[in-house]
Amino acid sequence: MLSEVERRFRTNLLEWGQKNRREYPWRELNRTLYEVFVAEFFLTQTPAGNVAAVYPGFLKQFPTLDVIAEATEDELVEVVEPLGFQNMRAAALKQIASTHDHLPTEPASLMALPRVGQYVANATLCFARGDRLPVLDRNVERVYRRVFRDRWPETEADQLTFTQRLVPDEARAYNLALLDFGALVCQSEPLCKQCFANEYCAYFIESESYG
DNA sequence: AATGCGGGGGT
DNA sequence: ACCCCAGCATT
Repeated sequence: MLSEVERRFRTNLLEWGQKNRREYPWRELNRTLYEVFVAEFFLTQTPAGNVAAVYPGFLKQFPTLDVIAEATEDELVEVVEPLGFQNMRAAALKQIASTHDHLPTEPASLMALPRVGQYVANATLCFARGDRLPVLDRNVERVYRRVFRDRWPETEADQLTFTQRLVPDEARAYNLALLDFGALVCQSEPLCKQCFANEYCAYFIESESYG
């Protein structure tokens, strides 16, 4: 059961996303699970522009997991270096490729891979396959905390449950819009004047009442 | 749930 | 040099 505000937010966000979605190579249609995974794996703690710079070259040199399995860790480090965290990332990718022919499609199985947590697992499956999973990073958390304030739970498990209810069948469009909205509008310094939610967002209403 | 970690980015 | 930080790992 969604509240009135929850339904409005979801609808408004989807509409906003249609016009404001950012284009990235890893968001192109028909990307494989592996291709989306590589992007999300790189995007943690790394600006999208940096990832965009190395992404095509990486996929060209390492088009599949078994190519990674055949490569040396140094070769991986070399390509991934501009992103930072190159040693950790190369080691994790090498370990994943040496134990898997293909990536699992269950969130828990993905999370069992080294350096793969809740965010990367859910984002990968949602964006590659449209799975109806909650995608929750710090930006998204900030958005929800502002809009829903009191109803936004404290513990991570409850936050995932809360978010899960809001994700519609168009999960991919919704979660992509959510990430872009957090990056473009509901930033640390939010642009409330241009925000579609400023009639019901708890944060904006409070800021208004304090003038 | 709390803490630690490796390391990028900004000041 | 310093502090802040996101996401994952570990306890």
